[in-house]
Amino acid sequence: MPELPEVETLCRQLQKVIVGAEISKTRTIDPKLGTIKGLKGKQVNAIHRHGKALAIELEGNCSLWFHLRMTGRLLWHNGNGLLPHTRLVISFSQGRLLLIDIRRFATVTVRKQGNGLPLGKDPLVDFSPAHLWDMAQYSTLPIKSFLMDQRRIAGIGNIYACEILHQARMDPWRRVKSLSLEEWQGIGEATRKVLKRAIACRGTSVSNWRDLFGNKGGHQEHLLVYAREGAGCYTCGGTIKRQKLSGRGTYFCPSCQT
DNA sequence: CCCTATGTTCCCAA
DNA sequence: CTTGGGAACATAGG
Repeated sequence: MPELPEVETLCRQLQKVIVGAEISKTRTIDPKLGTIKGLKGKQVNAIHRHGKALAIELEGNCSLWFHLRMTGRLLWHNGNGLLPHTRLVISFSQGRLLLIDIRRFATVTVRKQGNGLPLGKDPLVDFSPAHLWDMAQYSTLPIKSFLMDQRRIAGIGNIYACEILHQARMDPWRRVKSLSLEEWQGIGEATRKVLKRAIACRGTSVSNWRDLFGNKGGHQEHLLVYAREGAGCYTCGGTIKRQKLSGRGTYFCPSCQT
């Protein structure tokens, strides 16, 4: 599930733990990840995030990009032995970084610096209502699908799309072409509010999300609509519904999201 | 046992 | 170029 707030949580925690450290060994356990080599002896210069993608920047203009997809986790581990579903181990002198992934969708890529990822703007860096209004004129998509399109905006997934649209009191099926500039400004404010609150809580642990140290996040206690089907809406008292939109479970309040 | 669900994205067809 | 549907995979629950 890791969406922007969860990846940001990992990014901040990794900065404290491995920046300045040197990779002593890597071990790829799941061959599906491909070949990961040439990292031994390299020092970690920085950790970056773009949308849901996370990069460990190494010396020599080299970076290691992770995408955790559905069930990928990064865990800082001091003990020996492997936990179930461990797919990759990166060893440092003071501990080991484990990539754990039940469903094996996560990807790891070694990249030489240069061409960036084919992603839209990160909404915490730049959420320009005017630019989004402009892009929306050429799209037939419903707002929820538009927010989740990573080439347009990078980092919003199913949980936070539902939460943002409730915060903005907008119907997830509303066509983006019909949104006014003011409505885009409202979406921008709701996006920042929801994502920042989730980051402050270190993510949403509705399922198996854990942070770098194996701890649950706290944002599941603050969810407005996600996973609340049949419960009462905090905004208007209506009943939260769940319906499919482009194949994804979509939680919303039909009485106050219009 | 079978069917559906799950936080994501890629690939392909229309 | 854009969009919708199925696939990639593992596990849980009805």
